[in-house]
Amino acid sequence: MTSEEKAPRPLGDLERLVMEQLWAASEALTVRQVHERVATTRDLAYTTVMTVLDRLAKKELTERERDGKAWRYRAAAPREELAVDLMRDALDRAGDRREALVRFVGQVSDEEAALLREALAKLDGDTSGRAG
Amino acid sequence: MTSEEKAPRPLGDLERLVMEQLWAASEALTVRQVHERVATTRDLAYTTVMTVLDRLAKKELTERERDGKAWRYRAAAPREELAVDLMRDALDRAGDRREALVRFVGQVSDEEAALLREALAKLDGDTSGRAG
DNA sequence: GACATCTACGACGATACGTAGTAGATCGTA
DNA sequence: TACGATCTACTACGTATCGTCGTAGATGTC
Repeated sequence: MTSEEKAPRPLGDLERLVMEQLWAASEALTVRQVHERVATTRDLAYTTVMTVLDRLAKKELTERERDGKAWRYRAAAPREELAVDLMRDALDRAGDRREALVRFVGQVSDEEAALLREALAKLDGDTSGRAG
Repeated sequence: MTSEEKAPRPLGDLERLVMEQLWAASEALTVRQVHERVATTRDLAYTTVMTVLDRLAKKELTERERDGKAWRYRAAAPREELAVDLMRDALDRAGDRREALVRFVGQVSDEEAALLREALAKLDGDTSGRAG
């Protein structure tokens, strides 16, 4: 049995839009604040935003703290971390990891290849723990 | 507007199980053949397998060709390609690609890091076209 | 106390997916 | 030729997720 973890469902469109507000904000936002920002693009009811935020919290993609009678939401993890989780998950489901990585590297842009080399270079001398 | 392609939905569990049979097979398989293989693990109706195969074909994850009155299905792309598509998609949705790649590289196992280096090395001297 | 603001909870439609039944074409064979 | 096996096509139903809100009720402000 090859590790059968639960695949992280990709976000729906509205969920993503809401998460983007949180990621873009430097502070935790109230439902109203998120609604205001989202409203510049889409005409949504206040409660719709509230529901989405609530569902995201249940999925532990956001965290919330009380602020008076309102909640303030913040992203539970940076956007890039969520992306990496999805990348890992995809890689884990690939049959041949070597093959997958070769394909991946073969598809990235020159710029991304450079970033990868850079990141790999950083690993040298960096002896912090990594999974084996 | 950052390129808003349709996110490739991850496969459902049964869909994945079926795809695995196709990926594992050297030849295109009939519904019956897939059913036989899957039946060693799960008790499913023949038509269930047929439906799944049909849906996968509509999603263009499988291709089919006539063989007498039956269809033969084969995976439209190798397993690793599907994985890479998902990785690309995840990376594209990351805010800061550099940050995402750094995190990604920081999370892979030593073995995977080695594979990445290897794959990147192959890019040198390989002047085949890549996206910019 | 009247009004604004928030949350909690429920709801409904759409879509994806797991799961399967039935009808009807086709093919081999007694 | 009529029979049974095999296949596809089409339909269907239950559950889960997500987009989208509405209503009820608590609380805070003048």
